[in-house]
Amino acid sequence: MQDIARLAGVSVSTVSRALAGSHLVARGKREEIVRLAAERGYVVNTTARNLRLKRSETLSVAIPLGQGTGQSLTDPFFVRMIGHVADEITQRGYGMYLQKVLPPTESWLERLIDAGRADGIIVIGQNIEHAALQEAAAYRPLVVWGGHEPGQRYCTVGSDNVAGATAAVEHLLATGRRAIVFLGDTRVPEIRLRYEGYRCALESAPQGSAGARLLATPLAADAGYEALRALMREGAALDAVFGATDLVAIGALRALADAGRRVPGDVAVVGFDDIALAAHTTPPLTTVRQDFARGARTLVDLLLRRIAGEDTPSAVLQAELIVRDSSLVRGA
Amino acid sequence: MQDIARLAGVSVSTVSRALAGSHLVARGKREEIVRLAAERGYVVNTTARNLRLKRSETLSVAIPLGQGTGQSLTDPFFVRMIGHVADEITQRGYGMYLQKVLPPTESWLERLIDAGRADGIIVIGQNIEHAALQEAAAYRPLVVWGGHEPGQRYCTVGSDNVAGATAAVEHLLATGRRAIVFLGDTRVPEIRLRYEGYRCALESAPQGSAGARLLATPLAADAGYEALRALMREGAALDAVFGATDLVAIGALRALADAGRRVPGDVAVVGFDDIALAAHTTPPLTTVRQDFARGARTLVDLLLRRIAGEDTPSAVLQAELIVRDSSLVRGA
DNA sequence: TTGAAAGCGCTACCAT
DNA sequence: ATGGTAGCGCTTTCAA
Repeated sequence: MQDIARLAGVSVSTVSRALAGSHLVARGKREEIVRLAAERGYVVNTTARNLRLKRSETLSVAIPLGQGTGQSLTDPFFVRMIGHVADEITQRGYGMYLQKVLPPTESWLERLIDAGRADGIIVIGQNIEHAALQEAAAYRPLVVWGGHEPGQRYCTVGSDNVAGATAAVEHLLATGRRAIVFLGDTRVPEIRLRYEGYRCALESAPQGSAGARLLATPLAADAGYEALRALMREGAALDAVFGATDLVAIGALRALADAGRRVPGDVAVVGFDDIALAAHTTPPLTTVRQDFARGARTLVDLLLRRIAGEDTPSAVLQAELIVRDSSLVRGA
Repeated sequence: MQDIARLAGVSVSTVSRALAGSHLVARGKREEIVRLAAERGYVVNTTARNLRLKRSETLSVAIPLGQGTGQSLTDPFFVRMIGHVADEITQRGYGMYLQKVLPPTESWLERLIDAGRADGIIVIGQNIEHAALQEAAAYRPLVVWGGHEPGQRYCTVGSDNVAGATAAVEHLLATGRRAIVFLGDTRVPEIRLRYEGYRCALESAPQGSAGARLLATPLAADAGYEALRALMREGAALDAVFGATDLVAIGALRALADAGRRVPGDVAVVGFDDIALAAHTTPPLTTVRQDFARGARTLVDLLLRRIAGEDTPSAVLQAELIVRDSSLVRGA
C-alpha cells in the first residue's frame, strides 16, 4: 500500500480510502488509484485488515466426526451440506474456513471461537458432541445443524426428523409391510429422533405387525450391508428396511440383492436424506428428503444474525417423503 | 495476552514465549502461565499472529466450477477430494480455507494469492480455467489437481488418465465388446485425456469393431442418463458404455435399465473414479480407481515444498482398473 | 479533501 | 531467564 501511495503521490490513508471506494476521495484520484492497484496486481492484505477491524468476514464450518459412528468427511451427506453452505457463505461475500474435528480434541470449540479466525461458527452434525455444544451455548455466534431436543441450549437448524421418519414408516405400513427393521446409530441425536418417529408410527401399526426392531450400525454403506447380511443369516423375518440415512439404505439394497431377496417384491427399502444418488440406485430409493439448500441458507442466516447480536431461535425444516420404486406396493 | 501477563506477574514477551512452549522460560513459570491461560479460556489471536509472522498456516483450496460442465460442489468426486485434502491439511496442523470459484470472477487467482489469507493454493480441477492457471504459473505456491498436458507451466497432481482409460477400453475389447460409446465432456482437460486413452485403445481394436463414438454430456448422473436415452432412441448400436466419470456411468446404468437393456448381458458399463457408491450400484460398477488419498497427500506435500521455496515437478499417479459385475464377460 | 499518527495483538530482536 | 520495544499492514480518528 505504501508503494501504491508513493506511485500515486498521495498518502496511504488516501489509498486505503480510495480502495474502499470512499467518497471522501476525489473521484478522479480514486479511479487513478484503483487503476494503479489493479495494474500492479496489488490486493489489500486480509490479515492486517482483519486485525485492524477485529472481524474476519469468515465463517468457520466445523465437522465433528464422532468415534465409531462410521461417518467420514466423504459421506455424501456432509459433502452435500458443505457444498450448499459454501454456496451461501460465498454468496454473502464471506470466506469459509473448514475444520474437521476429530473426537479426542479437547475444548476445540473454545479454541475455534477465540482464535479470532472467524466471526462465527457453523457446526454440522451433533455427532456425540452434544455435551461440548451445550457448554459452548453461552458463546453466541454458533449455529448447529442437527436435531432439536428439549433442554438444548444451543441454536440448531435441522429437518423434522421425527415427522419425516413417521411419514416413511406410515407409508410402509400403508403398503402392507409388517416387519420393518430400523438400521442406524441412535447415539447420534438426529438418528435418535428418526428412530423415535419410527417407533411412534409403529405404535399405531395394524394387528399382526412386528414390533420395533433396531439394528445398530455405523452410518456407512458398507456397515449397512454387513449389518443386514448378518441379520438375514440369523434368519430374521423382515419385509421392510428403514435406513437411518440413504447410505445405510443403499448398503441394505445391495445386501438384499446379494441374498436374492427382491426389492420391492420381497422387501421394501426406505432411506433418509435424498442424496443425489438415491434416484439412481436399482431400484430407485424411496427416501425422506432433507432440503439441504434451505437448511444451508437458514444456517448462514441465523449465524449472521447472531453475529449481529440477535438471539435467534432454532429452526425446524419440513422433510418430505419421496416415494420411488424401492417401496412400491408389495407385488406391484 | 496483556491480562495473562498481569495475572502471572510477568511481561507479555514471557507469556508469548511460554505459550509457544519455548524453553527460554523457566519450566515452573511456563506451566503456571499455560495453566492460567487455559483457566481463563485465553487463546492466542491467530490474526495478529499471522500478521506478525507473515504466514497463515492455512492453505486455500479453490474449486473452479466451469460453465456448463454440469459439475457442482456436491459432485462426489469433489467431495471425496475435499475430504481427503482436508484430512491431509489438518494432519499437518494447517487450516483450510475453502473457496468456490464461479466462472465470471476475474483474476480470482491473483486475488486469492495476494490477500495473504493463505500460504499456498490448491486448485481442484482445471475445468475450463486452464488459461488462468497458465498465467498464474509464475506464482509458485500453487498446485493443481488435474491432467498434465504438454506445454503446461503449472504444477499438477493427477491420475494417469490416458493409461487408465486405455486399460478400461482394452478390458471391454478383451471381453468381446465391439461398439463402445464414450460419455463425457472433453472440454475438461482430464476428460480429454481419458477420451484420448479410449481412442488409443480402439486403434488396436479387432476387426469388426465400431470406431470411436463420443457422446458429449455434462458430468452429472442426470445428464448421463438423458444423453444415453437419447442415443438409444436414435437406435444406435452399442454393447458397451465408457462413462468419463462414475456419476455419468451411473446415469447410464439407469438409462439402460429403463430401456430394458441388461447389464452386463446386453451392454457393459465402465466408469472412472471409483467413488464409494460404485461398489453399491446394481450391478456393481467396473471402474478406473483414482487413488484420492494418495493424490491428496501428494497435493499437500508438493504445495508445502513449494511454499518452502522448492520447484517441484508435476506428479502422475497410477490409476487401477477395478473389474466388477457391470462388465462381466458377455453372457456370463 | 487530505495527511499524520495511533493502535489492532502478536513475536522476536536486543538488552540486561 | 526475562523485559522493553519495534513493527507486521491496515483503518480511522483527529487536525489541517
